[in-house]
Amino acid sequence: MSKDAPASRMEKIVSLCKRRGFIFQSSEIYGGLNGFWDYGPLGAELKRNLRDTWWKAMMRDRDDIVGLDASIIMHPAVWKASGHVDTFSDPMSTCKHCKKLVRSDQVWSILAEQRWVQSIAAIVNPHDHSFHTADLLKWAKGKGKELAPNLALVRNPEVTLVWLAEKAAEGKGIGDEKTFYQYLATEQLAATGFITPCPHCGGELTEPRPFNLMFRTHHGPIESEENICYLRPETAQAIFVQFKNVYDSSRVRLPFGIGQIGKAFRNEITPRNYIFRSREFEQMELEFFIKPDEAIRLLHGSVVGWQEGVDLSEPQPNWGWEMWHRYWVQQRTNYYAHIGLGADVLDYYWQKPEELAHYARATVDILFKFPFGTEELEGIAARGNFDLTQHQKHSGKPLEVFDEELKAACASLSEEQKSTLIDEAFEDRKNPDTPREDVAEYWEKLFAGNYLPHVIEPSAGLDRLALAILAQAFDEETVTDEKGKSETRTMLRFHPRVAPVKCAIFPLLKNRPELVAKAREVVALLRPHMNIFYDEAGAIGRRYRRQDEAGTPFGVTIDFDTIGENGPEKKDTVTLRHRDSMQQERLAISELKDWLLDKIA
RNA sequence: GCGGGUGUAGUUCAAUGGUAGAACGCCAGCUUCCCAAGCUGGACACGAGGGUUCGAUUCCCUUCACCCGCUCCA
Repeated sequence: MSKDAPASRMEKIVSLCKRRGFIFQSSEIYGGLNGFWDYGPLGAELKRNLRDTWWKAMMRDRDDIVGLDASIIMHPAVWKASGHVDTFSDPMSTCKHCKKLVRSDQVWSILAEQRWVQSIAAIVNPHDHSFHTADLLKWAKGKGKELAPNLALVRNPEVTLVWLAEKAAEGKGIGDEKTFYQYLATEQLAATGFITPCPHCGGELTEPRPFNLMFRTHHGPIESEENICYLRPETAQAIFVQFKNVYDSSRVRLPFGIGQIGKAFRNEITPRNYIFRSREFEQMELEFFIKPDEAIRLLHGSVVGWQEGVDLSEPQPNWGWEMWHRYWVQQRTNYYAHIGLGADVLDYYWQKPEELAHYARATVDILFKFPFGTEELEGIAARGNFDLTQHQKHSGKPLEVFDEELKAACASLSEEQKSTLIDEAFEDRKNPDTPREDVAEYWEKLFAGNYLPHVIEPSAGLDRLALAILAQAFDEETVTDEKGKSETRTMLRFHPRVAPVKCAIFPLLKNRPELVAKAREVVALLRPHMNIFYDEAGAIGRRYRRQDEAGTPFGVTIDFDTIGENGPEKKDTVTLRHRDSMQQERLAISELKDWLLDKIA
């Protein structure tokens, strides 16, 4: 934080959040704890409102999604099956030359993407480019790449070349840089004794050190290797693990979703940007299970895929995964608009095919324009049946659903037709190593009505959403009074739906018992229906401004008109003051409740 | 984890090798007929630990937290 520069927007937000009791540092009196935050009274209300809007939009307003509230600590095997035990312990190296931190498992893909030409030259021969490089240059030229010799830090260039040649002869990876380099990244490479160069400068890297992103603990009082368990790094896995129980107990049928809101924990290397990336955070995740496209085709003869301009408002039985994926992007966009995050503050990032995680078919990030940059608010991934497949395999428990309709639809297929379908599927297989028996087995199950659902996963961060709402709501304006004195009015322009306090009630003066009594009556009238705040301290203007900072959208003032002192016609009416415009209007007390409820519904 | 920067009331800032001031905010009372008015009174700070020193908020070391970069991504 610079002392000279004026406070940035972000600094102002942080300061306001502390001043008004939205967000505090965890354990602050002990100096705080990196990566952990507490929500104060207003923050707790805000977060609760956000949580409720999600739950309502996803569960209550629909009949095809059910809820789950799973434990944070689960069987450690869950995290082996999901891949987290492996992928969440990223070995990292630091470059001794440029000091940059590099994920060891990503070095080679970074090399491939950014510097592959130079790197490959470095691998082949650091000292003598004349012999091996010539072959390599030729080889590369055949692939349309001009190689240039560069820095090298390799012990056994000869082996590399042989190995490269061997891979090349097998046809593996050729013509596809990424695949090729993924081969390079395997243990085989390590076995040949190469030193991996820094992908940024070619310098020497330190030994990889493990960075385990999962919080570890033990179940049971005795700490041993046998009872290690983890705090969940995401809520999603519980949904997959409990998929069958939910399916068998809730009378839900595909397509349907299971939603969950809950805490997750990650030992982030560097928690940053206030509550944007913390070590303990709350997720709102939906797993929406759909029939695989193959089943759709068997049932409906064809699969509807996405194309520009198609109507996504009403789900159709013959939608393929692509349509469902787009559908959820739209649903989630509608949700954000509903709580005040419109198109002007959101952005989308469609991950490129080469960026996708191994399990994902497509991923869209919904981004918000935070003061510190445009960053992810929610990821919507089409995960195929990866997760259920993994859990079925690791647990040994069948997680398939039985689709009676599909079985019936397939009953009329002749053996010949079935065989043709299998042949086609075999031709289309993604992995060339898949044997025909596996394809046939899958399809035979399909014909019998059994399959693993595929899934679309909209996964949002609640804390991030709270920060986005705060950042979007934060506003300052210059107000000039009658005497020409101008000052800054700071406010949070929350949508009434998410505002922590919906309405503040003020007696115009606190030394007039009639005003105070009437104000308390109005409080009693409204309190059962919404979160309200009563304030009688100080001048009325001050009280308005206080509520501006708390983001309270409406203020109600009980004045002398209200108590009938200025004649009967205005009796039992109040001043209703709008936070955003500072405009006032006159409203009867009897109308107040419904007027407010309408605004926050 | 590495590199750079920063730590004084709630906030924004002062000052000082002899234990700290202000403004705004906050609390109480008075006052006040609609936008941080006024009067009176009040509470609240040197991030933590160690060292040097007669004496440390000030100098040194360590640590913690925050900000920026590497990294990560709900």
